Amino acid sequence: MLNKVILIGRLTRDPELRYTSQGTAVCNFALAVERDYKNSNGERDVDFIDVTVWRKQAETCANHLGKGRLVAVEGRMQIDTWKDDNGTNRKSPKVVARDVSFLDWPNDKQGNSGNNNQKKEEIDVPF
Amino acid sequence: MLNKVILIGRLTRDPELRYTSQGTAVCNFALAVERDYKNSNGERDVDFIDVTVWRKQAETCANHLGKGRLVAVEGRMQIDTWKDDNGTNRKSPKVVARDVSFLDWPNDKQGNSGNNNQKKEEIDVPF
Amino acid sequence: MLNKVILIGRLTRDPELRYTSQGTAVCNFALAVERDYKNSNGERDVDFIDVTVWRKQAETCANHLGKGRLVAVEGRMQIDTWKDDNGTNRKSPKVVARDVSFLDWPNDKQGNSGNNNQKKEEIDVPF
Amino acid sequence: MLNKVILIGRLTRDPELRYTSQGTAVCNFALAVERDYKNSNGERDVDFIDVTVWRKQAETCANHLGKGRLVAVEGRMQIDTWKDDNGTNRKSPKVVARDVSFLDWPNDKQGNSGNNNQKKEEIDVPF
DNA sequence: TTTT
DNA sequence: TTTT
Repeated sequence: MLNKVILIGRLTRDPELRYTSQGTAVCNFALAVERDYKNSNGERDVDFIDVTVWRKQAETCANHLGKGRLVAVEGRMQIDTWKDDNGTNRKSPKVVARDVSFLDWPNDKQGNSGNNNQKKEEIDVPF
Repeated sequence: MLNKVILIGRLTRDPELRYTSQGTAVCNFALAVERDYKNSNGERDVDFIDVTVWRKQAETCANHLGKGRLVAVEGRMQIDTWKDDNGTNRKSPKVVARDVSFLDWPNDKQGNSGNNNQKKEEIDVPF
Repeated sequence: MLNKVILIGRLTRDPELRYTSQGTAVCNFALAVERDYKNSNGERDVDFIDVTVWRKQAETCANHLGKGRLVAVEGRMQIDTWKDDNGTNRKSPKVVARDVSFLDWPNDKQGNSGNNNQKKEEIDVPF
Repeated sequence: MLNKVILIGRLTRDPELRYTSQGTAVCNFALAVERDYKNSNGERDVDFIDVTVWRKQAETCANHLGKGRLVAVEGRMQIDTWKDDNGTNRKSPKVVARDVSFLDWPNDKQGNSGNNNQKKEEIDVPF
């Protein structure tokens, strides 16, 4: 009924852009997310989390992001499961993003990966 | 730098309580989280997500929750990775919970799984 | 760059539905959100938070919600400010909802307030 | 039952540190949070939101943050209400922070405002 | 102004 | 497989 994930981290590599057979854009990248607290070795553990972005935002991410960039991702947690060739159950966890915000961008380019026009009606509403 | 997950769903089975060799309580259960939107077959897809709760909250969950109960979980996404006997990389995703709220509880028992005393100082602060 | 609010609480009264002069539906209600921890009097403090929902979801909320109902709201925090007749600055805080989920609904009606069709393309994507 | 706010924004001024009569540290600052989408004038609206941090994190914020710094805040929405001298009801909304992460910090100082030792037990747990 |  |  609610499945919400918010991550802030850095891209571990350049994003990959692909298209489905129906022509829908999909962008994949992985985020390195440092834990807030140091472990018993005095180091910060890091979670590496795969992220998938669809459609227009996929193209925006592919065009503007690169390895090492700092982003905030809002989305939902999804765990794809399948049986591999050995017949063992495998899990492929990822975050399917609804919004990606660029956090270390020069000021005049600042923004998110969304369509600037799609929420226009809401903004105009005087109520 | 931020890794935040919020889930609302129902337990797929009774929670399991274990203790580490140091005596720390740990409770595991899985949540069924329905998607908001129906798929092309007119059904709601369901995400099944493993949840781990530590210490005092682990015991509270084990004592009060059961299969089918509705809860809200706040925590972080963690993906444990290891090589299995075939030498293939395996992933074990879960949510490590910081708070669990019971949502379908009779009124006089309502609350979360935390220690009711631990935040007392904050509440008393007159500022 | 990110402004995200997630509330779970009960409606303090029936929702009110209005329309802007352009015909856009807007629904207002207030939520009672109990704190997880008891205060020094042994009671749970309650936050009362106004919520605004726009468009199609506004009508769904108005049609299906009522006083006392349990919902989850995802949205953003907005603080409208203005000068009143005495010339003093006044603040009107609220949550502008992006999604409202009904949590205490009979199972066959379960769901959220959104348009079940609008995300169809994403669901069909085979990637 | 759940009241969760996550903000990413920049401090509009230097943080202020105070102490309650019991000696508890409390730090106040305001965040400017840009909306993702431009309004009908082609500008990005900005939400200005007051933030309060308590105890050890208050001192860390006061010591390390300043006007213009980029932070992520996780906390809860709180609306204090009172009657002013004219007898009118006034509202004072803010976010009471549970965690503050510094996002534009040189690498060797990176981290959050929390106590690095307080979660040590969890990290050591071998389970 | 406030919900179970 | 991993970022600063």
